[in-house]
Amino acid sequence: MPELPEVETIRRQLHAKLAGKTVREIFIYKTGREVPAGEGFVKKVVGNRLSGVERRAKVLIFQFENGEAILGHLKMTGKFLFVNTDYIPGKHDRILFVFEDAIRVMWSDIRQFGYLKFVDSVELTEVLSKYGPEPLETSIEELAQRLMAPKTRKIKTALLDQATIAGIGNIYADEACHRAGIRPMRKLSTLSRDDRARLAEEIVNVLNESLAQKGTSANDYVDTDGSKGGFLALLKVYGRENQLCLKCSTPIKKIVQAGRGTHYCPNCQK
DNA sequence: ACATATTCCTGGGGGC
DNA sequence: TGCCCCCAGGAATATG
Repeated sequence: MPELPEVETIRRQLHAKLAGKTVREIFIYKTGREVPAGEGFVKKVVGNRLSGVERRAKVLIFQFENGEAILGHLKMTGKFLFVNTDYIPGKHDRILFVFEDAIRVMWSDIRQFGYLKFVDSVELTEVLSKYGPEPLETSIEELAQRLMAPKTRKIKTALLDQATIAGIGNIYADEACHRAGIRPMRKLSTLSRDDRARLAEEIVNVLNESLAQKGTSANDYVDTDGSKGGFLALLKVYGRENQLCLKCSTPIKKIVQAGRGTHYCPNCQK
């Protein structure tokens, strides 16, 4: 499940190779739901020069110098992979971008929840305006403030809401709550000032630590070279149902909340 | 103003 | 070996 650390890892790798490069050719192998089809997309993109690859929340922004952009959302199984000229497209490969200097990037997606979307500068601003603050570019105080309202919401629901704080998904919501010693099903209104500050701090900590490991490969996530992230082994609750809590040796519980598997320690998370 | 359910989709794992 | 069923879930949407 690509969340902020995974998407940022991919962004950095894409940016390093693609900044300043012009799109020369596009090969579409498979179109479908939420995937741009046909000549319109190709015409708009080919010949356009990328100023760089940026990120907002879990959205990758292939920013062109003229203000236009391609938005890319990986959802669960989307991948951007650098490939060689002899690469043979597989059944899940969808769109190949060929840049100058023969740099080739494949957009691939098993489950087809992800999307690429071409936008002009106006649409770009509109789409990006709906996201809350970036946790790694915002003070703990302000993040803690975001966890105040609306008070009647459940903590996990608020953490998953991209308009409250951007970039957190199921894995890091559970992990941040465990680190902070807070049950994810509690209401925001029950959090003390200290609780909010601690939770905000642990959100930042877990995202930074995962980023340092190039993310978590719990299921399908790989970076642009097809390599897995190293943070899976460092998870404390996610995917550890019935295994012992690493703080207090109590078995980790898993429930369904907000439609997601939610993992927590019934002893050390209050 | 909050909740939950449904929808999209495929591969992988458990049960038999 | 091979079914069948369930599960993983981001986020938009519908409904309570």
